[in-house]
Amino acid sequence: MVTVRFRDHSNFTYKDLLDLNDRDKSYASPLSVICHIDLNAFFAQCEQLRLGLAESDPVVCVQWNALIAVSYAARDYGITRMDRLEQAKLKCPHLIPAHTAVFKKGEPLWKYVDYVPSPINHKVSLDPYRREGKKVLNIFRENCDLVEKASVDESFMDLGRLIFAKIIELFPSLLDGMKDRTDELPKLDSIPESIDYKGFIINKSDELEPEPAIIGDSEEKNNIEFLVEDWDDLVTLIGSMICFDLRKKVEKILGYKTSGGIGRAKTIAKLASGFKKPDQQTIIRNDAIPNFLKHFKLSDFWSFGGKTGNYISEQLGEMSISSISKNYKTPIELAKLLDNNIELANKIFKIVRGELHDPITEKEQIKTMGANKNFRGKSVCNTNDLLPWINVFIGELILRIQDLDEENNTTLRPVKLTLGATSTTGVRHSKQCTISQPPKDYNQLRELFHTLSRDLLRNLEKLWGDAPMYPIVNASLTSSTFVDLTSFNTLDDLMSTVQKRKLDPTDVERNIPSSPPPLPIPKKKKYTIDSFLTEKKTSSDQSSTLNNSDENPPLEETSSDITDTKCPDCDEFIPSEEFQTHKDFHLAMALETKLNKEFEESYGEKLLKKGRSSAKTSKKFSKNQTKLPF
DNA sequence: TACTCACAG
DNA sequence: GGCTGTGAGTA
Repeated sequence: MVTVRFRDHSNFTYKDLLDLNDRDKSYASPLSVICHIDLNAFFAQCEQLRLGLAESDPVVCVQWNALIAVSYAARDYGITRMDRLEQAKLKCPHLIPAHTAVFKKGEPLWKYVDYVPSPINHKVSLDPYRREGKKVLNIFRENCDLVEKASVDESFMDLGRLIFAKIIELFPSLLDGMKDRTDELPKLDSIPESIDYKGFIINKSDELEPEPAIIGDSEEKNNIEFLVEDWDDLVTLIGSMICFDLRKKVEKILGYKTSGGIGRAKTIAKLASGFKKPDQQTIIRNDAIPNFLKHFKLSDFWSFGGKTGNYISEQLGEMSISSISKNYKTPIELAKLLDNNIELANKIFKIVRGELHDPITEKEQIKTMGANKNFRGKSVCNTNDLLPWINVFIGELILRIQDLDEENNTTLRPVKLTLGATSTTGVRHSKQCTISQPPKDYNQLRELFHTLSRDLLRNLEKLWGDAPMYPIVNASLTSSTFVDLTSFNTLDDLMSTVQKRKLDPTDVERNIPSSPPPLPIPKKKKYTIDSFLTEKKTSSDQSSTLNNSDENPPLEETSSDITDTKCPDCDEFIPSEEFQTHKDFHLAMALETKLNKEFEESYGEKLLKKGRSSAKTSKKFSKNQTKLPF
């Protein structure tokens, strides 16, 4: 399958090879190999595995009546993401629609519900998919020292060090012959039989018709020979083996099917991974890049899908990739047609030649974390309608911050909080404030978010002036500028480092929780079924509001007598004597959700005998200094 | 710093 | 289409 027929003189030097072993240089080496791995119909796969279904079951992931992911089994019935649920059911009567997890209005925790949720009093939670995506990412990080998460379901990897290690293992004496780094790499007569490519090769002059996807078609190669004429072919070949290995690890440990792309640059790898789906990978040899690219449009490249892409094709006229690279010999020629935007011209010039060699960068730190919801009709037409949703937002943010901490073993806290809303008239405003002393304690943070967001809301409402703000069609709460409190022991530490700016005195005052109220939802504690039952029994026995609140929290109707206390979790006004009972209800809810989650997780693990639990990658990534094999 | 826009998946 | 995220641009 692999034919070795080396040129007399290699186009590459020892330096090119050695650079692969350097995280900062490998992407720029002419021998660099990047792979891109994409989880196919990810949300649908998550639901399929969560529900213990087979790959052949026609699962779709549903949000209200829309399909947000269609499994490949469902695609066989002609179902696409454009279909509404009803249309999809007509196409496939035994369709399995799985709705996303949801937050109920006023509640701070998401869960999977056993009824069809309505957008009027629910908010979709994509948290389960983020968590699964993170597990996949961790597998990549454990096996590759340079991973760039491109989105929840796709990553780029720089395979330089892995390939370098493999080459040294195969040819231990390779570097002995080196006198100077600029020396030409030696000729190879043969390579060990154990080395064989994985995936579909794109060659110099193939007809490239991606064959239709076949479920269960896991044949991972087209039966053609891989011609190794120089070192770039060999590194690509080894890259395909590594990419395959990474993908199979994900499948074995977590159960997810992926597609992969292997190529010299990110743009090439990305287009390659989309070429054959699902559960396939595509190899782009360097000499095949022009042939591969001619089947794409400029708008197929990342960042050219929208307005800039339109602008470019307006200026240049609709043109294929190959004709752009043929017609314009220099970036200057291109820039002339692009309002002298030389930067853009340069980028296009490189992209059409497959020569845009951007580095793989680890997204060091989260920048923003937001929660938002679109409202239908006039379901939110005053402050009281909005408050329960803000509580949902807060609950969601706190949960995610908690996850973030557990995941990275850090204490990341946002220093900014932004509340935004769009009114029916299409006018959008937002208001943000600074959190000068973000507490480590989640309950205190929750309380702080409550006070701050209410302040923000008051200020936000003013921004509309005389124009009516309500009803609104969207609201969002975003936290940003995360700082790691782990290293700060005192407030002074934090203040001196984070807040060099002058502080608004009212800000400072606001940010100290007036009286940190002990919230009933406890933090990390092991719950037993017994304690769960006891808690729940107590609350249901005593609380008359429990049954009401379960499906339809009587939020607005509740009287707001001054003697009543507003529950910070759901904004209901609760008579003081009932307050503790009411709190217990929330506690029970929290426990129930937690238990559901734990059950689901361990159940899922059992389903996949190979042990999904091993993805609980406790191994910590030391931020920027991964140990290299050499 | 506060806010908007464009883009992606 | 609904939802979440990032980065650039603008006063």
